[in-house]
Amino acid sequence: MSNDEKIYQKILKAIVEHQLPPGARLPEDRLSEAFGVSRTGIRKVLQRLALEHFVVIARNKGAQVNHPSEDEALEVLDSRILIEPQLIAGVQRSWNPEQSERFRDLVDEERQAEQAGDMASSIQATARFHYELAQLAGNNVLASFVEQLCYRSSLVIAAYGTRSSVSCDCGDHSQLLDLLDDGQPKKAQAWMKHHLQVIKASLILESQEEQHIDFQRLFKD
Amino acid sequence: MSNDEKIYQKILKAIVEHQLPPGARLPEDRLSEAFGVSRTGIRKVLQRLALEHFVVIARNKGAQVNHPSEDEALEVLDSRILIEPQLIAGVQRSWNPEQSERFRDLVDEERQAEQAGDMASSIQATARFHYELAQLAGNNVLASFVEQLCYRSSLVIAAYGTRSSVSCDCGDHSQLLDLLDDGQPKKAQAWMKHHLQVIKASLILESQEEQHIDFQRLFKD
DNA sequence: AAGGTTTTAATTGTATACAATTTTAGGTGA
DNA sequence: TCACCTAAAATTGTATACAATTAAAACCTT
Repeated sequence: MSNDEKIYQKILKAIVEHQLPPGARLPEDRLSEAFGVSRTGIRKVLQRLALEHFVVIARNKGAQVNHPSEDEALEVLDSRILIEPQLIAGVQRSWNPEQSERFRDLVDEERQAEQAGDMASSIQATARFHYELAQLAGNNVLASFVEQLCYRSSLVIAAYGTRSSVSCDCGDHSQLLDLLDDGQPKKAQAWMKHHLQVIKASLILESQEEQHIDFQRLFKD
Repeated sequence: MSNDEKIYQKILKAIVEHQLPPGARLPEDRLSEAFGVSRTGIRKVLQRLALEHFVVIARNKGAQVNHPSEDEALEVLDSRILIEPQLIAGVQRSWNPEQSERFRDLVDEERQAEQAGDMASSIQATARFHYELAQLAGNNVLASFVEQLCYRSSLVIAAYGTRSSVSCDCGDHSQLLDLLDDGQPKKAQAWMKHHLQVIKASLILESQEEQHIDFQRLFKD
């Protein structure tokens, strides 16, 4: 993996796990120190994050973690509600015992992270579950769009989520696997739609305060 | 509009209208000469185009116009088939005489461009029709995804399209407007799905040869 | 002390310089 | 002539320098 990609992944992770909360500023100097590369490389990463709506760049003012508006938050979830259930049919077609096992493992990961109280890992695992499921449908264009939406959802939850919506109610995911194992795509599709609607409904709409971040320490490893 | 944005628009236009055909190389030097800015600005634009899949950047080898694989071509159209018909319900909700008139104008533009044999303008107008329609549904996240898919479709058509698929069969678009005027969202939705399926079916799968491009001349204005 | 103005510092925007890599061209021997 | 190797040119990757802009601080003035 390229060096840029590593930096991108680390910053994205920090945002999605809201170690870098919505609204946090991302000065190029600090980041270039923290990662040991020049501003050139940092700018490249920041611009990518901006195109993917994880940060917002204002001319001559720099980047800060996007604080999604209420509209944006709802639109992200609505987009998932429109797309993901429709992918289930394709998932069912390529479903087999190995897939089932693979996804059971993912659910276990979620469950462990949740029980350990590690919200960060929990969020990541949940997003990965949805993304890898989307991949199974066989359309890479849609899958990568779903991937982006999953990560944006993590940001939305960081801004508007409740404790329960973070974990996406882990038991739920294994229910979906049961339905796929039983070969019931209609029910699986309905389940997925309902699942996402529950997450959307669990959002509450209030903002939160700023805080200081030690970039050197956050990215020390 | 920022200077970067202008450059981005111009290069994207040239790609979508396949003045820059799939596979064409985009050396940073030539572009920076042509646009009168340093390579820094050009690289920024190229990286954006790469994230949007309009160009492909290979490490130490630079950018070239993406030549979508057959799989990618089909996936782009399938994505639109999955999304765009579902937006019609929302379009119908916000439909009114002013909207109707606005879109009639767009169809006229398409028709004129087509009759003038101006394939470039025709492609642009068609993409705009679909994009602006998507915007009416009121979900900006999905609308901007549809926008990207429309432009990617233009690239797909440049690579695999027939003469007829370029124009997207202009008469068709006014049929959709008629259905919306009559308040028949179900039929309009079915029509949209069929319309996109026709475009997908019209793709033929064969490549095409390279050619020399004079960047100075192409972007002289 | 409050408000506003000027000065200073911090931050981003853009161009350029140099290193690393790839591509092309040229040449040598079989 | 062809393959192969070497040298030159072209191209991209990254860091740095300086200009432009914005944010912060200091300094009056009332």
